[in-house]
Amino acid sequence: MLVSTNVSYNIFAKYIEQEDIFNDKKTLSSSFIPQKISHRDAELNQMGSILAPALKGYHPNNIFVYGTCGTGKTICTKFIISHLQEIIKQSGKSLRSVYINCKMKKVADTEYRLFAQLLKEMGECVPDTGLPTDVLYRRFFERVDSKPSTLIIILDEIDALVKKVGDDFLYNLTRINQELKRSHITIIGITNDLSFRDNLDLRVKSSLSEEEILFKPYNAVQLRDILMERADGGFRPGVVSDTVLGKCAALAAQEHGDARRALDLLRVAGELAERAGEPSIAENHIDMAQQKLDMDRVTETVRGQPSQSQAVLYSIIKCQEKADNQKAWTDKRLLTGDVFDNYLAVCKAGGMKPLTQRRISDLIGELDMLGIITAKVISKGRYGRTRDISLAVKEEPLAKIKTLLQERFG
DNA sequence: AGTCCACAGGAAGGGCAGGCGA
DNA sequence: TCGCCTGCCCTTCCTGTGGACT
Repeated sequence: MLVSTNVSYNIFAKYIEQEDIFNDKKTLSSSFIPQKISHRDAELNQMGSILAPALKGYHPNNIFVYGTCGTGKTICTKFIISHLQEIIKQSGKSLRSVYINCKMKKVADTEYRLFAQLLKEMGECVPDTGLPTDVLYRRFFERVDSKPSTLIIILDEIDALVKKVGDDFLYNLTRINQELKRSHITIIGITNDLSFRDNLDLRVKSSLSEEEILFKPYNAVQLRDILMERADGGFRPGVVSDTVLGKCAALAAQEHGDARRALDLLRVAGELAERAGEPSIAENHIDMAQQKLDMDRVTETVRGQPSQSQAVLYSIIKCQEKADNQKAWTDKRLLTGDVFDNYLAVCKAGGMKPLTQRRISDLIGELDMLGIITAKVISKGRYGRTRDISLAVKEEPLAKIKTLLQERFG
């Protein structure tokens, strides 16, 4: 007992004595909403002007917000809604808002779950399955119309939901709006897909009557400004140098001006510096943070996959190794057939019941969507049409994934 | 120009688990 | 308890595809 106390003391002693380099860590989180949002004045003004009719109790138009990852779409939307709510509250009127991330599995990836989630966010108790969808529609309608107000529904990653369940729910939401007597609904759809609107049904497009706002990627200078503001609140003075901020900004600017990535880099670099007992962040901490972020993203994604997907990925890794080692293998391309044959062997060795080739084809597509592999449809002439498959992860995360999968199937 | 291959990918439906209401 | 509803994962069946080969 005494020994264990001594060990605990030895382990944690240096951390107790060590000076904290963070001031307020949540400031460095990408979900933190700051008092001021830099380099997005035009977009905020545009959004504000579209939503302004809500101040007088009128129905604002629906909005579609476009832009690549980390361009500030979500944060600006939340920022403007919270300000609008504050002003409306002062005037004694009511404005409700619901934020839903449609990409979250088991949250809003089906029409049923979307309406269940909307009702839950509005304080209703709804089971995860079991009720007919039209019952949910009716409950939602009654809830919205229970008191005179404006309801703003923010659907983040709306393209993911439309891709999965179609655009009927958008049409239904606009139809509900026409039947409401005391309230109205405004939809704000946020998407990375610039061609999202083009793929909507004509009937949906005309019923939406929406306005569009485009968020352009940040450049390195703008990212540096954003990081500087966040670092001011997030770290103690003297912890972050201009060089470090510049490097973070430059790396994130290479990744399509992704502010989320820039913040993650800075935060993780801070954590690594703190763990190493350093009083400030050095450039090598940024490099290490970049590696760690890549590694964590990939391994966590793989870990979260169902076992059949993992088996397919393991088969791809094995096939790739075989292709790399065999000199006689002149065409080093991995095809769906090769992967499926290897997958059958993996299943046999692991005592798993194999799925059909049709299903494996879908799983390969899903792994491609996750960015773990790339699978391009090619035609080999009279030798058929197939997919050219290759691994899309770097060496270090790949080694970690391989170890992980070997423990499971090896 | 027609044939052929090895799939891709859409559609339909089966089986299962789970919730609700009578 | 039972019937009805849902989502999810999967199979089966089918048509379509694009470029090498004949």
